[in-house]
Amino acid sequence: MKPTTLKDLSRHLSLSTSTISRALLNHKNIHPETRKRVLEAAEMLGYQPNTTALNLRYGKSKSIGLVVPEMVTPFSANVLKGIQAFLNNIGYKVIILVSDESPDTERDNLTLLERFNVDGIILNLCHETYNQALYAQIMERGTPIVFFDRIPGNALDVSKVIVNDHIQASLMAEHLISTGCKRIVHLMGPPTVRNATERAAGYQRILVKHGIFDPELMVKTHGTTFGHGKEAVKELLKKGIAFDSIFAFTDTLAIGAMNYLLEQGIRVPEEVAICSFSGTELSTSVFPQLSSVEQPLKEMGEAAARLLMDKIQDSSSDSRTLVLDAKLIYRGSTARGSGKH
Amino acid sequence: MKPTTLKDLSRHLSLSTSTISRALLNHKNIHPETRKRVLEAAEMLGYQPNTTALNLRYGKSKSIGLVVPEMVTPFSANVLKGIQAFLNNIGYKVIILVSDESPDTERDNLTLLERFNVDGIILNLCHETYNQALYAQIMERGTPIVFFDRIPGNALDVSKVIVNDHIQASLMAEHLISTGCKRIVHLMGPPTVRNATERAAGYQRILVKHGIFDPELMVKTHGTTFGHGKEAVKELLKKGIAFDSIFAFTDTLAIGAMNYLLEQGIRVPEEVAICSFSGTELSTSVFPQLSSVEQPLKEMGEAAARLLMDKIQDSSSDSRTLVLDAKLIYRGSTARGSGKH
DNA sequence: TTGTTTTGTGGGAACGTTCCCAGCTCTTTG
DNA sequence: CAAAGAGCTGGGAACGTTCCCACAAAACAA
Repeated sequence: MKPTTLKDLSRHLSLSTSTISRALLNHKNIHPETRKRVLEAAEMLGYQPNTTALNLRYGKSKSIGLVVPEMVTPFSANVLKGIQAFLNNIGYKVIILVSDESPDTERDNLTLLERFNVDGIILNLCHETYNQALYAQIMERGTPIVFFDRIPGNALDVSKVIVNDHIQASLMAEHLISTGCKRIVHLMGPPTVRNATERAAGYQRILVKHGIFDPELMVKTHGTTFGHGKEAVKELLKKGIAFDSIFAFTDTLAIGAMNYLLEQGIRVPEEVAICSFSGTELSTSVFPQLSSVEQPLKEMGEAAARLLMDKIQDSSSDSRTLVLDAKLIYRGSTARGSGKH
Repeated sequence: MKPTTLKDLSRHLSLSTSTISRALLNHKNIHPETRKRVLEAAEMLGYQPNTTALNLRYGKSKSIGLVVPEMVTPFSANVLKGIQAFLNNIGYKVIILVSDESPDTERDNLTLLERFNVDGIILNLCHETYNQALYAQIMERGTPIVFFDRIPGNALDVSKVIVNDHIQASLMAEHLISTGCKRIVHLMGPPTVRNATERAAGYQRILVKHGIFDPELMVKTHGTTFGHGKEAVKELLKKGIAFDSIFAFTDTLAIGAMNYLLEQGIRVPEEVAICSFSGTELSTSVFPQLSSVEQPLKEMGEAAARLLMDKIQDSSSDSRTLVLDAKLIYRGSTARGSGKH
């Protein structure tokens, strides 16, 4: 029942463990005949190298942590896929922890990962500055961190992978305008995450350019749940602020907003067009389906994993920032007869 | 930069590693004064025990695997939370792998976990029988497996945690009938997963009891995605089979079906009421919100983790089956004036 | 032939812990 | 007052690997 070890093979073949090891690892200086015998015996006894022993020997845990703000959306699951596609192949395990949009929980998650002795961490943060000092400490202590999606301020010299939020947000605003929208709300999400301000900036630039920017339509939310989206729109309606479309920071905000509108009997997209920034299956799970900026989530994960491995293999290697291309997908939620003709 | 080890402390305090170890673990036979000195030095030098070394010593990897069929739904994420709530506290890491509803991928995932030397596996399977032999082999080789949600046939003596599918499905059918529904479709999901047949049986029992069972309304789907739900309903409409409500095996099937109906201009719940079996945030992310049987997912995870630890600590301990209580939640998708008055 | 290189093998330290055992000193006991 | 016990400490094996080193035998060079 106990798994076979090198020593078992050693006893069984009357060879030293050194020889066995060399044969198995296909090192030089091993007689072909001996090698064959060892391989056969290993096969027969079902020998599997003990990874824990290897980890101790090499001073690695062969595991990395992934810390994400939420998991009600399949966003993180898609990123995870990319990470695993790259890391599982080379024997790395990934341990995922969810912060529930709370910087304190994020803190707990990070210290837990440190206790787990992970070789590195991939992080999508909750709050741009709150835990910045902790990130620095962890890296100081020798565990590299790579960021994606929501990244920390420039003060921290780290590798990261993002999408071009500004441009994509601009393009989405242009799209709404091209369908005839004039009063475009932006649900911008909390200003404590960089992407929120980036996307808002893109939106604002285009609206200003078209001379239809109105600060009243730029609404900050405290979070990014369905509930936050709903509350924001409820507030707008209560205040009597007119709007003909909504561009939301995330799928969840957009959907929360949309469902409240539908509940109130307001038609989408006829009366209010809606779109968002994301890239998850959620945007196609509602009716009408959401137009959105789709991010290449799997590639994002893969890139982050690659950057992390660079740091793990050579801790003094330069930090790099990867900017991936997102693409706009137009769906039912913004499909109305073009406003211009 | 290198982390402090026992040996470092030993050198620093001119004490043997044995004594240091005893002091740290608070064993008997240690002088209070020595203990204090050791603790202080450990604190000062930032000593953290090396988990890999401990794992080697104790012959464990202190990690378990979680294999789930899908992650587009927050179902698995919720279960994961329960598992982690229990396991992270006692120093266990959990590695999650997704099978994408493919038994072959599930196979790969399981063998990967075995290579990772996990101490145990928690599994929500894709297909009731396909990998049954593999499960047996893995357990034979010493890695316990605990099942939840979708469980294997009775041939396998394993611990598992489920909900009372039959009863809950019956109650949901009764609910639909009480709102006046007479032509109730059941989207039953693939018959290769036990819950599908369980829930279908509950549904059928009630409809037969009320004399409104029609085999035409019992439709098997090949999978459980949005797409499968949509296709099933499309087919029903094409065949001209009349129905006034749908009870779906999962949120995803229900939503896929609902969105197609809405797309066709059919009103929900006025013309067709819809409900499902699940317990995820997905059911409240659509409009109208879905009535559904909500499973206690976090508790499910916690229970599975507990059962797994029992097996890990004593591999000969008896297998147990836990049946948890789900509860019905009525929402907009079935809210129409009661049919009886 | 003798010296040098190549080829193959075994011994054993090292990774960072725990824990058994031996041994020392000091107190208690009959 | 010797014997027994309690309190405390150190030595070192063990967990399962890899890999450096030493060494023997064979192959090659001169």
